[in-house]
Amino acid sequence: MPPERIHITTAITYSNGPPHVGHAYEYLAADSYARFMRRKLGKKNVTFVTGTDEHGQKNRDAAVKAGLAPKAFADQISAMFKQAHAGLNISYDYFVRTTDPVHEAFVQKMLARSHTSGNIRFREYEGLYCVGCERFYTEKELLPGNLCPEHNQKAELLKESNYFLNLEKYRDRIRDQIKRNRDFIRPERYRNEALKMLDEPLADLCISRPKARLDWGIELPFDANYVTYVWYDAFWAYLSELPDTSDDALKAILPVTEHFIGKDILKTHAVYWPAMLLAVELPLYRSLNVHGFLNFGGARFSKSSGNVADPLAYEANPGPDVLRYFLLRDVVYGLDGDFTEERLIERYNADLANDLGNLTSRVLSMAARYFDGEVTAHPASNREDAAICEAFAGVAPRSDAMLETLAFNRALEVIWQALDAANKYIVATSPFTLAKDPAKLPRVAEILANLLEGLRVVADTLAPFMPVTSRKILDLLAIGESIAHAPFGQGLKPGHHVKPATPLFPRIDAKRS
RNA sequence: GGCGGCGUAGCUCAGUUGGUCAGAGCAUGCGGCUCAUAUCCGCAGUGUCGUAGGUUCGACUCCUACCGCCGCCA
Repeated sequence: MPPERIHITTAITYSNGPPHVGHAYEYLAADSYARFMRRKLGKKNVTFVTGTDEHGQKNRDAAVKAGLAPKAFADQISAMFKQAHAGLNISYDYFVRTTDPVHEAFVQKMLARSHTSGNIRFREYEGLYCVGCERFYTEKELLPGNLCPEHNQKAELLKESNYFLNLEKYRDRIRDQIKRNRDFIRPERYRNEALKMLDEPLADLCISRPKARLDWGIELPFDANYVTYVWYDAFWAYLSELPDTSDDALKAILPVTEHFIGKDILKTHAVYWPAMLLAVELPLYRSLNVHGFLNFGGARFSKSSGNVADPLAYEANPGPDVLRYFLLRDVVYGLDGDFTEERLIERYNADLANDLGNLTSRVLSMAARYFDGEVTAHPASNREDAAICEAFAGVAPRSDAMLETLAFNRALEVIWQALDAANKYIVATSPFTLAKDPAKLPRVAEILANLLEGLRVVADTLAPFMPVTSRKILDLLAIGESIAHAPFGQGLKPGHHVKPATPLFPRIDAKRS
């Protein structure tokens, strides 16, 4: 039973470089889900947060490398991501930067709360420290001879005092939550992995960094010599800039919060984040929706090999919604996917140009040619029409059911099955043949009424996945918001006028590359 | 090293609790239609369902071992 209200988040991007298709994938999945939920629960009942994670060692290092102050560098990166969100039509409500004063104040509030409730301990710590990495390693992580795997230089024994969050205290509660609730972490493979992480006792989580070592972070409210660890900082971005961050509001929003994250940050979200919440006596989130990685032509993406595509380029050409369609249709949520331009173009031609675009075109053309664009009949239900009416009527509920379980690909498949049924229906009823006999025009009108009404339902169901295209089709059908969501058969009425066809997705010549 | 996942037509993958499950889409070939973006419809395939055993009247579906790829934890 879905809640009446929902809060959706993407990971708060920690990046020292520009956005690529891998980032875009997460935004697009979360965005489609958010749009879907808005349609279902109403705009007011959905909030959607994204943003950039700007503190920490790596960001500071990248800034130094770029010859900029950390904040100036963060401004640059953050602006790039914000621009990417806009270009990809990501419908977020809040874009949180972890350097925003509101966020910083919120984090300090939570730190203070954990501290006063006795869940944060200060103690001396001795470990093997790599000066190059500026971080501690466990012996197991190091190469023989205590060599750092990154720098191949010897890690030194270093003594440092830090603040620690007791994770072990919460291990049982977190594990119980995962066990009790099948949807807490999904898909199931990640749920299993998370459970395994909680089988063994957990070491304390270090949540501070001495300013002497790293000063690019949020100062601990109870010790001015320290800043907080970047992860502790970042999680709170999911909540920090909501309009109401009172305890009551947080207690209401967390149980309806759905996080979209990549599999690389499963542990932090399945173990650390719940412990952080429990340490301030807040409830846990509703579910963690874990997606896989995107490969590029079979190879893992890497900045150095230059196979990281710029997602915004695809919005310009082949056009808006195409990257969204491809990623959501071709990748199974939770599994790794493969991105290549060849596959993108294959999908574009086969699904968007041939199926969706051409069907829209042929239906609108007939409507224009035979009836001047006027709908002159109600959707009919002759024996011949029963199957198609059923197909159209079933699109939305069947697609929605798939989306509930994050099966974006299956949801789109359902829509395309309806397109397929429509093409078969046209051949079976041959309105273009009937139209040659004036006596049969009333029947042609019925057929077209069914098809136009079907297109409307398809366009509406498609809206979360392809918002721009959906709007374009609805515009061609001259459909306003008010009747866009009506069930099949209750939208277009006789007397309604639709517009002439225009190609939505011109075919791409395969030879061009 | 421990645990887990995957290996099904050229490609991407579906295959619920073992018995029309050997399938879909794309790509390919042939035929048809003409409203439509050389689009649409129909037909045609190819597969030792990773390998070798086992359980069963019967296994892609369960068990064992092995091979290959991957992930998580060590």
